[in-house]
Amino acid sequence: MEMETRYNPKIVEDRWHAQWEKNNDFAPSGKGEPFSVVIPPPNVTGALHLGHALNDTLQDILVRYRRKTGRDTLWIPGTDHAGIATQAVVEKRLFQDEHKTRHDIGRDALVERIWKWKDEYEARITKQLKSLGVSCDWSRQRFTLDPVCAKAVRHAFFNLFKKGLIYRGKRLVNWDTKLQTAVADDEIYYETVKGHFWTFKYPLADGSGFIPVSTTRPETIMGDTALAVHPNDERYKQFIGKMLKVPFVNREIPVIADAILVDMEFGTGSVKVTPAHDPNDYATGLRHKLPMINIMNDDGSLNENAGPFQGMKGQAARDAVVKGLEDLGLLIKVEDHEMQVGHSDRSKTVIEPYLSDQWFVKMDVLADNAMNAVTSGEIKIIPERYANKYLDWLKEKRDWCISRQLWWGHRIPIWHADETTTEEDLNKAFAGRNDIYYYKAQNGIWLICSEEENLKEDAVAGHKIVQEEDVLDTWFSSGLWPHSTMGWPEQTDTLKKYYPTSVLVTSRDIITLWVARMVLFSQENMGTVPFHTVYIHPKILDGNGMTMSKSKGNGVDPMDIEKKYGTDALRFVMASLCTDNQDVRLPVKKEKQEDGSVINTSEKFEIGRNFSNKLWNACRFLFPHLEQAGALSKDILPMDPALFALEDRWILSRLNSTIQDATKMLEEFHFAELAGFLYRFVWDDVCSSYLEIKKAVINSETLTAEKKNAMAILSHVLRGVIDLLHPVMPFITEELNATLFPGSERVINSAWPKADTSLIDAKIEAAFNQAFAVVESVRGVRGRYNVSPATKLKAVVSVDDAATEANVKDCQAIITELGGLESFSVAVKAAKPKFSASSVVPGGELYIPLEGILDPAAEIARLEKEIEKAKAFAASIEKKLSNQKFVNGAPEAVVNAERTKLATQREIIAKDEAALKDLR
RNA sequence: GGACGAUUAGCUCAGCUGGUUCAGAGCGUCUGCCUUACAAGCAGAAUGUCAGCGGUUCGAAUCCGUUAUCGUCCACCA
Repeated sequence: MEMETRYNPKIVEDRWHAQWEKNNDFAPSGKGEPFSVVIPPPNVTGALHLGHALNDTLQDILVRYRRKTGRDTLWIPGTDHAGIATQAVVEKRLFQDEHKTRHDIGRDALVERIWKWKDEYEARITKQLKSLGVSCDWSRQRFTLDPVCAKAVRHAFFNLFKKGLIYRGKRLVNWDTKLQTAVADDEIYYETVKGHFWTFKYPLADGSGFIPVSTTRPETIMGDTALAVHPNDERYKQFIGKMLKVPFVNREIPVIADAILVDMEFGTGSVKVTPAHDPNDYATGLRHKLPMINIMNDDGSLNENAGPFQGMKGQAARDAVVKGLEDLGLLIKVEDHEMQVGHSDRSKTVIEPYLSDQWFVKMDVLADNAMNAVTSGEIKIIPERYANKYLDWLKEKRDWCISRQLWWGHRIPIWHADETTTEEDLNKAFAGRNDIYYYKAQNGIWLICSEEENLKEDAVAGHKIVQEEDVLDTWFSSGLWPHSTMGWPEQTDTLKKYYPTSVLVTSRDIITLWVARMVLFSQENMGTVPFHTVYIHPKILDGNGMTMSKSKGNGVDPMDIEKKYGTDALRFVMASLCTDNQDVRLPVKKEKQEDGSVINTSEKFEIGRNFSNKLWNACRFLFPHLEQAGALSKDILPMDPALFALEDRWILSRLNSTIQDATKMLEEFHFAELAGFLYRFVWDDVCSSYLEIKKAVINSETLTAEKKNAMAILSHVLRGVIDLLHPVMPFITEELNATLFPGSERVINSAWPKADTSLIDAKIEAAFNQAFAVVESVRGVRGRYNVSPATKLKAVVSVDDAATEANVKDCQAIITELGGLESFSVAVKAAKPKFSASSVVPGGELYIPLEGILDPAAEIARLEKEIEKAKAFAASIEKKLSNQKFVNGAPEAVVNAERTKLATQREIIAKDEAALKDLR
């Protein structure tokens, strides 16, 4: 068998996708302590982007790691119906393709179309996730709108309703006049809009004068129910309590005093109060028990309360009102004014504050509990700083508006009885039903909440009941995700075993919207928190610090990267980007593909590809030698410690340190450091150092005892590397394992390595590093004189004492092999050969004869430069040491370290000066 | 306006409890190599007022204050 000269991800990935699936490796083993994770469900709005790739790679790293440590691992996948976002996309498509609105085709037809969209995108998302190699248990895939989740939603709603934690009320909401639904605060973005500031006269009802008032929204005048002034404002004090007449509609409204709403210094110091169309005015209305007059229809046009302006909309209405004020002689002035205007994220239209009937969840107690979970430490948020965000948001305890006037979502399980329905009717109809609960609303109408999905219109004899049209906010169902995915409210085996989940991995922008909701719902429904650890990972931005998005055209498709660099490469780079930072920049560039298409990619991913290839080639190099040694087997070739050379002990020390480090980094969610440790171990320690040192031994044609032992050591090291790297790079590790150790257990299931700390030896690592310093000096000479690596050099090391001589002799193989030497000698105070280049090394000096090549002038220049540098360094240390405060104040070890440093610099100076003398 | 974060090599980022990991890594640049695993590679080299200012300290990239710039979130602008 021959291994290919380059790692070919495509073939390998296909093979292992199939193998894992065939062997059902992603399902829980049923053995060991449970470890469970629920995926943050991607929206079915569109395809996955790089942020998802990061999120899911990190989860998979954790899941694969835990699986290998013997935990009974379950990762539940799924997608989110993403109410408004998805409906908006489909409506937009409908309009583009057929010039129809949802009202043209009706609720059922629209919902049907959205399901089609969902099926398409869910399939695409699933394909992307699988392609990424994430080890979710696909047999348990959920969708927030599927029957299992729907049942959980109805049950949760029912319980909250019964407890009085859900209520219906008139509230000012953010109204999207295009989509004709309430939207959440976080679905709004603000844009600076150039507008005007109109000042006009508000006439007193008794005709005795007027009060000047300014507004940016004159069209709301007809909804005014008061005019507010500051109680301490001398200009207006006299008017407080008097009545004003609203222009156009001739209603009388009072002048009220309100210190909260009014800033005396601003504008005219008076504010018209329109409680039904402005949040601050709304609050003022509540404080003063003012009437709230809605002057708007669902589509944003003015209604019958707007008098002569009924039917007008937006700018036209505004212009007409201004014109009207002018005609009445009430307009005083118009100024330009810039303001921040809320726009709907989904429809891009201006948001209208709008008074309407909505459903709410009472937050006070729920929020308290959710805060306690974090303040008590029951839930740990990593990095810690994000806990503040969570707590600050919950602290406000704002009731949660859960109704949306959409068609795509969980329909609110409430039925409205007709006016003539009585309690007796309901008692009779629902006798003995504990899945039905009803109560009488303020308006005298009975509201029936049912866990049963399809309550019939005639369920109450002689009356008609009608289901609520509204659907629930998306976050209502995603808030149930950790337990709904496990089958709650049924007490399933899954729920009993795998709930609560072990860790939640998500990004910071949904800490409040999602994480907080899951916590409070879980506490309410399950009596416990949904997870004990929340890990917040950074957000990926492009090279200019902009968030990636389709509209900006700077998004990177994970599948493009997988195709170009390999999935393991993508995953490795995702992990190495994942520092403690809140944002990570990824410079993006456009690249034309062979088929003519243009993709967004990034050079950053080359690191991952190159790393895969490096590992691949190291194994390819060793393959025939392992075969010769009989190590190509699931059975372990035993090592003989009696034959260990320094480099053997060194690589085993490094391996075990790396096991220790990698394990720690995984436990602490330090993914970038994990990737760094593994990269350096494989590339620097194994490939650049160990393999190069052992090259002569490895390449020997006969299987010497030394070679056999090296193969035993290397197969041990490679097994370690394969296991350690598997969570990050699952495909290549499985492939290498199957190639090098045929018949052995798949890496996905093999045990996570345990560090043998007795093999970690700082002394050996120090000795090795000293040898390496000599090697670097030899290479430095080579570089200076452009001596080809093919040219073998002679080297002489002169050491200061016998002890150093012994140490250097121990490292002879290392120095000879890595330095590319044909001969090497070491002696105390060895003589410098003629025409030698020299280098100071720890404890001595290195001489390399270069007759015919040596350029004395260049050597002199180099030495002078080195001396100068050493002198400057020495001077700074001397200064430090002559400072009595430092010598007395600093710990002795620090002072001694400085003295050693000084001695080293002085030695370098002395040796270089001697070498200089020799050359002149 | 409030909260949080960032500012270190041309780029992307490490640098945790002040002192040998203290000024680092990868990419890029420059020099030389098709050395029998890897040119997706190997060996060298260059590159920094650690954003500015002030303070604490024997000693500051690191701690404190402050200024500037950038980012994110929250609140708000009649």
